[in-house]
Amino acid sequence: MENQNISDIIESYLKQILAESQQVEIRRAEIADQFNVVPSQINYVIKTRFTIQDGYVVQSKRGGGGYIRIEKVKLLDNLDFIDSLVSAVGDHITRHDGLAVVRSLFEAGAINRRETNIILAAIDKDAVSTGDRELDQRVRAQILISILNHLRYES
Amino acid sequence: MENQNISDIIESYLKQILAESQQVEIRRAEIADQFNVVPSQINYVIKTRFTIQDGYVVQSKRGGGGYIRIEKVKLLDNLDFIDSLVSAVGDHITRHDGLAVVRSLFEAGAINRRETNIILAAIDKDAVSTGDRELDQRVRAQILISILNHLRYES
DNA sequence: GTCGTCTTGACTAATGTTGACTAATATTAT
DNA sequence: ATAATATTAGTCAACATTAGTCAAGACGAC
Repeated sequence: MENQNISDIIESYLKQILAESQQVEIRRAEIADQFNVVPSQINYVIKTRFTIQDGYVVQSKRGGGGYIRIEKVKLLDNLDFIDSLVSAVGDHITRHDGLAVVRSLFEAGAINRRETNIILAAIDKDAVSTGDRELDQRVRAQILISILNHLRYES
Repeated sequence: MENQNISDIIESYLKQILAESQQVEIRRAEIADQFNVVPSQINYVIKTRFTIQDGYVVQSKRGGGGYIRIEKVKLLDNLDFIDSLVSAVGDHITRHDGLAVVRSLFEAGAINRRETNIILAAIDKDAVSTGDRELDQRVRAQILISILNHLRYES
């Protein structure tokens, strides 16, 4: 808490705006300047913290009047929600991205807090550890897809 | 008292903070420096003295602004039951026996119907498929133990 | 001396930061 | 219209900054 890195701070700033607004539109250089970082760091923040697994869609335009727009997507409105998560998972997925998928399920109301924690335990690093990094990610994806397919039936 | 080794001293230091706070967040290198030990000794202290059996959950992050956070959790009163299931699972388990473990949890009231089905999806044959039958069973065991450990405390 | 625990450090992994270069779009000059 | 220039954002690789793993050796209780 005391020693947050600058990426976390920028993330918080943007999410604070998104808490009250459906979307946020920035000029990259302006935000970079505001937080005293190089412009490409904004791309890093967006790439690591505003993915589709997190429930965000990002659009941008270059040139004069350029912008980056981050939009929070309403997952519940989407009847293909589970399908979209299945494709987001793919055939292998990192712990970080897996966490984002489970969080999306929770925020969409598809699972409750307890269920969230159980699933996170199931895809935890130690749980899917096989001795082969690549295989770990494949197993994690399989577990998530198995659960997603189950949830498709339930609801 | 006089004969404490450095690991014990570090343990006491952290537990003293935890006596007044729900959690403690440290920078590994900082604590290592403070007690004049190599950083990996902090991992040793945590691994041997802040386990889930002791009622602690540990989270960490690497990179700039990294940290190690130790959280004190409220253990539930089903610990002996969980322990017995953990040893029943062992280091590898078949789908059939895994099913029996999950059923025990359900019948004991530790998990509800929905949670049962999520866990079954997670340890399903397809979910833990690695191409190696023996490894499948090891992964299934790891997943179950990870979940069992999460059922030890309130989250 | 043996066994279990503790200590150490080399190596690994994850995450964050920076800047040079590239690409797209808009604006201005001809 | 077209070309040149300006103004944005994107990519990528090098480097920086943290924590994790593992195995060898030291230490201590018996």
